[in-house]
Amino acid sequence: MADPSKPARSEDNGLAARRGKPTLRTIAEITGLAVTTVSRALAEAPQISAETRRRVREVAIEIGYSPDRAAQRLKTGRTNVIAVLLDPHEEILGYGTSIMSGISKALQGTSYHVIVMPNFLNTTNVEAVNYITRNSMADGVIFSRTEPLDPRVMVLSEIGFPFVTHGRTELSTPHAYVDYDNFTFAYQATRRLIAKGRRKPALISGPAGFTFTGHLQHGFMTAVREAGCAYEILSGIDLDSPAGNIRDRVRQRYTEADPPDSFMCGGEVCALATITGMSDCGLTLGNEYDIVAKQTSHLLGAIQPQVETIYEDLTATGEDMGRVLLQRIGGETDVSKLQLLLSPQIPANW
Amino acid sequence: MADPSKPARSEDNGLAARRGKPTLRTIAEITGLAVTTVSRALAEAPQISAETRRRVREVAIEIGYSPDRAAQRLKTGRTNVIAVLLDPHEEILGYGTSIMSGISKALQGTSYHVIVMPNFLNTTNVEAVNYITRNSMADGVIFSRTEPLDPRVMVLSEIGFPFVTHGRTELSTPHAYVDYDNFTFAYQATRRLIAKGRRKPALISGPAGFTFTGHLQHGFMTAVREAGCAYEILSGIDLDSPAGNIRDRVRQRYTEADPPDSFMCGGEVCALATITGMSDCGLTLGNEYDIVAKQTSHLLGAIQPQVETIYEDLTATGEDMGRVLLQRIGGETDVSKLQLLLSPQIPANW
DNA sequence: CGCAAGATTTAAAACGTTTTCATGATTCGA
DNA sequence: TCGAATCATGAAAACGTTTTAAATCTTGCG
Repeated sequence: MADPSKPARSEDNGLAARRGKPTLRTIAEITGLAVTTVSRALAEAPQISAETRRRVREVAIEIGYSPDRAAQRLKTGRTNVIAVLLDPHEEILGYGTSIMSGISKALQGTSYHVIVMPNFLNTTNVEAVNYITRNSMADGVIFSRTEPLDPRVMVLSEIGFPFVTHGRTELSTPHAYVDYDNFTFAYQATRRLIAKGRRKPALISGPAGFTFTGHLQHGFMTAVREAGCAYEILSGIDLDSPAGNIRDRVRQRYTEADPPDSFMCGGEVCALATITGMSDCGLTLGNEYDIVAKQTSHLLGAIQPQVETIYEDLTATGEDMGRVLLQRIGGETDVSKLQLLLSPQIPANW
Repeated sequence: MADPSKPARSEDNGLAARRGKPTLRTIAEITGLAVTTVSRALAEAPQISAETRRRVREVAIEIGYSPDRAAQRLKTGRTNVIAVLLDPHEEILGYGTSIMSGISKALQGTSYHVIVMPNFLNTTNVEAVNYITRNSMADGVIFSRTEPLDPRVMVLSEIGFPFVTHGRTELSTPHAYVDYDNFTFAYQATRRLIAKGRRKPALISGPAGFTFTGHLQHGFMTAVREAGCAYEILSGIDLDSPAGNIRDRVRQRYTEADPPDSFMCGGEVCALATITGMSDCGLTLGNEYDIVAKQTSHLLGAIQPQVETIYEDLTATGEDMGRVLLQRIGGETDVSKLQLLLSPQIPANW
């Protein structure tokens, strides 16, 4: 109980403390229990009698108690925070939105929060993970744009810090990931172009250095080799290129000899830019040429419904990543449970 | 470095503590100073001798010390965190990206971090700010989609919690904001349509309920009234509508009597959807109709350069919001320093 | 009735800071 | 030379929680 023995200074011992935010002590005073007991009761420890647990819970709700995260964090070393490394490139057309939305969904109802560490300024991406681990800013990390020998993965694996990547690596140490099967996507998309009678598909691929870029190219090449047709991987541009550059490059390509007659675009903006470049040359989609693209939002369908697409559900991806990371943090070590390869949904009428 | 002196149990008194993360005590032990002094020295307190400060700083860097944010937070009550409330609507075409990028820039070099509270699931937006303030998750909040009588603003003003809005309110209590002058934007954009000889501009406006929607409409109306021409505010759709809906609505409108001959679009996706709807009807931009739009990325220019635009620099907006919030947190109460109205850059050739 | 074995509860230490208050050195003016 | 003022440092408490170890209260059993 409070301590009325010192009447002199402001009696900030017992009840006066009840002015500010309610704390464990507030509940302890109200119920007449010890702080320890209250803490245990709220943690649903089995050693605390059911009756006491009930009463404590009741009072906690009554006075609107919520634990001080800073104190919990200090004591336990756990932050209850998930950090998402976001790259500026990932945002155009709401990549980030979808991913974040999915992660939020997975974390709902848990005590975890998302914190976004934008790589918007600064530094290599490995510095960001170092920063997070060194300052213990989070209990786990999520990031994408994974490279075959991704330094972030190496660092985090090394120290055993929980993480999930969007995309795979080629490292021998297995780790948690969620990936979209870009090989199958590219393979099927390219086959579709060929099935429509096109004889020289062009690939607008991912930026060099990322694992998924390799998968895209592999799928594309497999399809064209199978069909034995001509092909081209458009040089000088990639999915990260500004739309204007893609447009210019496509237009320019058509002034040269032996241009492609169809395009496999890894993204929606890329598809739009390609269409624009082509119509600059007086060519119309579905007529002189075709496009198949990956679709991650609903923009393309509304603007250019003639473009055929295969959908990648990034919100689901985010949700999977959140769920997997939670498992990993929870101590799951069985990698088979921590590795997800999502299959492209091929349209039924193909 | 480690300490091989105690092979038995870990005598976690002195040096053994040096195993884990370096702390103030680690530095204190190395330098022979008291923890208090080290803390003060790192805070550059003037009462600590320059020489001591130097030495402490040196050791701190040497051993890679960085303060435990949880402990600081617990002690001081300050979180060193800025919360950004993000709405899913705000993301298409990277609204969030730009804003976040700007905020990051403003916070760079400070001890502040950004945490994104997605409203992706749940609840009214006022619950999100309640959650943040109740759990003291941040020292300040940033949000947009401001309403004339925004409940978030009322709640936060009430309790004196620092915040900055993107957009103004019509509340009598002044508060920090950064806003784009949407009245002027809409006024000039509409005048431009009229100057090009159009006689019935249509406005595709913001969603009902937001302050900026009113500003857009006011600017639009002012321009058409001045010119004494016909006008229309397209019903049934707004800037939040899916692109497909906008497209459909525009096309449908053209099957009816007395259609508009030009459009004032508050966003890029909206402009693209409008163009698509119009070409569905066989009409081409710059020929049978014109569009003026607000531009916040570089997509539109690459895809449809014929659309005339006025630019809104969202990265700069984010940076301003970050800076203003920092001032507000720092105790600035002079609202004139906390309120920014950004002027649209009207193209020189208009 | 007495005591061991559970069943509950509690006291106290600890996490790493910051801060209040005090203390030991210097220096200074007279 | 003696306090007084200034300067530089330290000891200890506190923030709100979790956790270790111990204390207290019930029971059940002989």
